[in-house]
Parts: sequence; C-alpha cells; structure tokens
Amino acid sequence: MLDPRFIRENPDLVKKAIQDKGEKTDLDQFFRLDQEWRDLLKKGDAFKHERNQVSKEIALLKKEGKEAEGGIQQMREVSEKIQALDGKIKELEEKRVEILTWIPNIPHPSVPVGGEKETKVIREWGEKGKFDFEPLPHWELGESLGILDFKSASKVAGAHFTTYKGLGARLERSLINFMLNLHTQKHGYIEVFPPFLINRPSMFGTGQLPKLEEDMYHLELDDLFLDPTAECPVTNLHREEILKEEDLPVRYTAYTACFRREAGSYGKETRGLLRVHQFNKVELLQLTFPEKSEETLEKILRDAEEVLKLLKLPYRVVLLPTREMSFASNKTYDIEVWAPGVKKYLEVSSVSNFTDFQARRANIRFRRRRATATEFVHTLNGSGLATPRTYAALLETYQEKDGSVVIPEVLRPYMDGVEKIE
RNA sequence: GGAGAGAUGGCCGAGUCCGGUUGAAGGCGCACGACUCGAAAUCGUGUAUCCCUCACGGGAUCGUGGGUUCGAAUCCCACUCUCUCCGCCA
Repeated sequence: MLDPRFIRENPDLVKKAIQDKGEKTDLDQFFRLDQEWRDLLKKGDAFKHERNQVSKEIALLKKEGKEAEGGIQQMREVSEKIQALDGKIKELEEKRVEILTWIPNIPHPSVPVGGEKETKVIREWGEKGKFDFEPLPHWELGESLGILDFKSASKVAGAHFTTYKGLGARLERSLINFMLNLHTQKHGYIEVFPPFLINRPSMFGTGQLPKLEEDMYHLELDDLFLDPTAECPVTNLHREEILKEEDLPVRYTAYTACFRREAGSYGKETRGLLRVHQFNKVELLQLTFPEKSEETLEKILRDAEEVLKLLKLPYRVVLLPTREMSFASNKTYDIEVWAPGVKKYLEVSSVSNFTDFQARRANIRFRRRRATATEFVHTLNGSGLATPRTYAALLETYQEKDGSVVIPEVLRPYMDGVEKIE
C-alpha cells in the first residue's frame, strides 16, 4: 500500500506506475473518494467536538445536582447527525481503502519499463557443461533412477505433484539443510520455522490479497490459506509491531513447503519438477532501514547466488521489467539456473525490495533512538532457493552417460558421503 | 469439543460491580537533566498510536465488530485470541 499523502502529492508518478505495471486501478476515482471522505470527516469531527464539549458540561451539572435536560435534548439531535455522517464516512473510507489496496508499488527508476522482452541480464556465472552425450531431462533421469515418482504422487494428490524416494528424498532434504546451514552460519540469518497456514489479515499484509486469492489454496472452513511462500508467514511475524532501532535489520531464513494452485499457467514449462503445486523453498527475508534497502537487495541476491556457486551450477541474474515484477515489488532480480537437459534457464529465485509497501499494509514500524516519530521498515525477501528447479538442474548437470547422477561435493556430508546415485 | 478465567500504553498492572473533567493511577523500562573525576545509586523532567489541518487546533482508539445512552475502558450481544482444567488425538 502506498501512503495516501504520497499519492495526493505525486499523482503522475502513481499513474505511471499503474500503467507500467499493467494494472488498471482508477486513480481519479480514488481522488474523488478521498476528497469527499476528508470533507465529511471534517464535518463529523466538528459535531463530535460539540458533543464532547457539551457532554463535559452535562457531567458537571449532574455532579452539582443541577438540571441538564436542555443540553441532553440538544445532544440527542447532534448524535443523530453524527451517526448519519459516520455511516457515510465509513462507506467512503472502505471504498477509498479498497482502491488503495489495488494500487501497486512504484517501480525503482533503474527498472526497465515494459514486458518480458525488456528483461535485462545482469550477469552470468559458470560454464555451461559440455556433454559428449545427449543430456536427459530430469524427469527421465529421476524416474529411471527411481528417485522421482510422478505417477504415485498423482495418485495421491493429482497432476503436478511429486514423490521423492530413497536417495532422491535424501537429496531433497540435503539441499534444504545445506541451504539453511549456509544462510545461518555464513550469512547471518536467524532460522525460523513458521506456520504453513496463514490467515487473511496476514495475506493482506504481504500483498497476496486481494489480488492473488485465486492462486492460493484456501481452507474454507477456517478461512486459512496454505503458505504460497515463506515471505507470507515470516514477514507477518512482526505485523502490527513497532521495532526498536537496535532490532534492525531483522534477518530471517526459513524453510517452508510452498503451495500454489498455478491456476491458468498451463502450456510449456510444466513437465517434471518445472511447475508443481507443492514445493520446498528456503527463503531469505530482511526488515531494514529505508536508507539501507537498496544495498540489502544486493546482499540478499549475493546470498542466494552463493548457493548455486557452491553447488557449481551455472546461472544468470536478470532484472525484471515493470510488467514482470510483482504487485508489491519496487525492484526484483530473478536468478535462473541453467538446466542442460531441458536446455533452458529455470527461475530458482526471485529477490525483491518491497520498500515500505508491505510494511504499511502489515503495519510494521520502527522508531529510531531518540526519535518520537515512527517509520515504516523496508521489507525484502528472496528465495535462497526454491528446490524443485534447483534439483532438476542438479540432476541434469551432474548426470553421467550411464544415467547416474554425481552428488555435488558440498552436499555429500548431508548424504552421509554418498557420491553418486545410480 | 466441554467448563472456567482473561485481553488496558514499549512491558507489568489499576480502573470495569455503582457509565460522566480517565487517553487512562502506580511500577518497570527508555530518553534528557542534576549530583559525580566517571559510574552505580538517588533526585527531577519527559515518554502510546493513528487520522484531518499550512498551522492553531480537532477527532479516533482500552482484543475485533455491533448495540444501549446526551455520554461507554466501564452496560448488552456476537466474534477472535490467550491461559487453566476435562475430553479427544499425531
């Protein structure tokens, strides 16, 4: 959510952001409602002031045992007016906030304007391996090795789910542990293990609601959502809080399962592990000072890249253009790992600076030492990393001609020394 | 799921029966100042948030939402959450 005052003062900037992000929010309607709301608010406050004054007088008179019927009569009328006004004010306020929640965050000036074509490659890392045989896609490798089983998963849950088996399950768990250890031990994050079910106010807080309701699994009976990304539960750990200066920056890393309906995203890129309804992800998240968020974005990006470097998986970093980034984001980098079997770069991480957008919705503030005013923190997060596509790239990159897969060295301690799956 | 207790400012905690100068006593914490070579201790002062307004000022908020009333932290209703006990259960 943007600051209404900022919107009033920078209507053109906000309009441009709406346009650049491909949203359709009616800003003029917002201004009409906002003005009307403020006018009525002023009127209502004047009546309330009168009521408060006279009520005090009545209290005094009563205390002295005197008659106060005149004032009471007068206030009866005023109260009716207040009630009528309050009704209208509330209605306007709701409409106003409704529009407010549909205004996206403003993209950073460095973000290219436009759609997918404008995606900018920032850097590439690693040598794409040369194979003296035709590398297989991970689903073929996984099934022939007996470590990935899509059939049994579909029996249990449906299409686009996976069962990991044997050393395959072990490999998945190793990846998660490796990443968590890296981020907690080398990068200074505190590990958290949050709930996987999330309530409506929290989902609003991080900006998934109202826009993405259809993309999430929802438990109707309890009105809870299945965690689509650890960003949701972890950011909301601090919802409605005022942090102290010394609490910042807050750095969390969290493993969670992630659940996404992926409604409407059929087509290509859906085979094997490329697009699944349930996956594992280790997330990096920071709450920080407004003046620090830009450098923090770069830091989180590096922390996430480190995972691929250690796994020795070639990747590239891209800067998303305005239409590709999320509603709440100010600037987003994607990390894409090279998967030689499917011969594609696969998105394994999305690293975003949300500036104060989520903090305002979730009401996460901080106070500087010696300051009286509160400020909104800046929230940032990035996957560090999502496992399915990392797993896919790993199988495809480390495959041998005989269909076996070598375990990257950094993972071997987590695999009890297993060097190869065959 | 059943029974009971509770939800008040950064924290603890009065006030709620008997509605009225209570945005809220007291304490802790924190900030500033005095004392001190410095510190501790002590003393003094200050210390919720949000909204409207250029400002003066005004309004709102005592878990959330309704209601009663001229007036609600205080009365009524619903809901949410926390704690204790019982039941059930991975």
